[in-house]
Amino acid sequence: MLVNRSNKRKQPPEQVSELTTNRLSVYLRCLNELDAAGIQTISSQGLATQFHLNAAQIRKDLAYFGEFGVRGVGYYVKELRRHLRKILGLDRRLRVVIIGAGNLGLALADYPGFRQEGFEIVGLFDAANEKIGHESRGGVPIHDIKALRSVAARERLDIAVIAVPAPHAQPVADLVVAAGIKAILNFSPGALVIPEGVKLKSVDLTVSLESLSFYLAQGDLDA
Amino acid sequence: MLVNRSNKRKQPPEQVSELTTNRLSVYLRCLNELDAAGIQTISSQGLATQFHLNAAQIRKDLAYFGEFGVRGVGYYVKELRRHLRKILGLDRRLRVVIIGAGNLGLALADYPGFRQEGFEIVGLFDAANEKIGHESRGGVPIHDIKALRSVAARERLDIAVIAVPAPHAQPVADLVVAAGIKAILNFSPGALVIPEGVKLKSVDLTVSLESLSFYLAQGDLDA
DNA sequence: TTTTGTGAACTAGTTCACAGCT
DNA sequence: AGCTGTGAACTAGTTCACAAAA
Repeated sequence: MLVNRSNKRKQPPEQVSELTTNRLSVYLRCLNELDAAGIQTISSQGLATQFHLNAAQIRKDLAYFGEFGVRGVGYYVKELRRHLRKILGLDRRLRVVIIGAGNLGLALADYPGFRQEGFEIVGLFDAANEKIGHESRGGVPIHDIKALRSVAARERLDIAVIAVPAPHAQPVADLVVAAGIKAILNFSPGALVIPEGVKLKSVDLTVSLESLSFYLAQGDLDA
Repeated sequence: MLVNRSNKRKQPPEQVSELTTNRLSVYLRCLNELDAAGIQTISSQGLATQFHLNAAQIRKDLAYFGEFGVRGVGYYVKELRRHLRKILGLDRRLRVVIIGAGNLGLALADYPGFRQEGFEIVGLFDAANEKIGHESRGGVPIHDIKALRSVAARERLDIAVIAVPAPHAQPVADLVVAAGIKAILNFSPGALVIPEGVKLKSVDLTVSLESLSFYLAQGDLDA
């Protein structure tokens, strides 16, 4: 490393893999724990053994964004934590809407992990008249899905979580895209078609369970 | 392929990647749709274009388990569907328990996608006295977590879904393992330590959201 | 001495391209 | 002619191993 001086972000990372960004989030969580425990400095090896990660990978992932470490010492916990929050875009409050006020949508709206990490659940959106105007147990208001566009025009909405039944997922995704939201976390089964420039991440519960089922089925063969 | 005659499963797949098993589940869903639509036969290319997949990959994934296709024709939808259900271990009803009767656990217990795909939600387990004895809206009974072991001894439990707050996740996982359950779907944030021979799959909502946040943060740099 | 940052080596996963079957 | 099954080529991701820094 010659050009890039320490602690400066490198040139815009042309294409960071999803696996890497997921790990960055994991590292941040580890650092939060260490910080809470009053640990001031940690080596990649220390992180690796404590949290079951690979030291070389940690170093490579971090080095990609700058020189955050000190040779012979490791990383300063608070400092690295700050860097990671910046890299992950968590230095501002991200505004999240949840589409679908069914069981899952309501549960996600009140999920404590989100607020904790600095996400702001702005509102729930649903098409069912009997739900509109009410709110989740935790107090997140339920709006008419038809209002999504105007809400998005009025206030910044960063991420949409889609938690509607499968047949509605694609039309809802289209609404979300039309509202100008650039990131989607999808819990509906099946693939969504999304234009370039919008980031989609899917959590497919059926696929997860069936993958476990495969493992069980294979295990039984050998037994 | 010389030794292995058509439609026979090949020798026990020594180590199938998770990516592959996830895709098998996706293929199954596609075939369900095609079958429901009355389609009798489909080529890998047809599947690929219709569901945004890669034809070569579909063929390779499937060929790993047997010769299910017919050259010049493609795959018979019903037949391949049956094969995939068998491979994924869905030819028997899998019995699932959910640990944690909070918002998320209750939502998962009533999630229609699971029952639909042949999973049986046997029960919810929680430590809170005021919840024990009640049931989810959909009628899944809530038991004392202390009863997990005896229930597991009495009846077969295939998969445990962990949906408890982070600090309880590891102790709960230990209970699940002690009860002899061999597959875990974990929704709690953070890593779980699990012995060899137990399959763990994690869905980390915070990581998912933060990964989206990263994308947004990067996008803003270029804009 | 300790530990980073990183090229090189390795491993895993995907896609190509085509022989061979129907 | 059409499409599978599969080696070969390629691409992505991980781990090693070590020079350079503190």
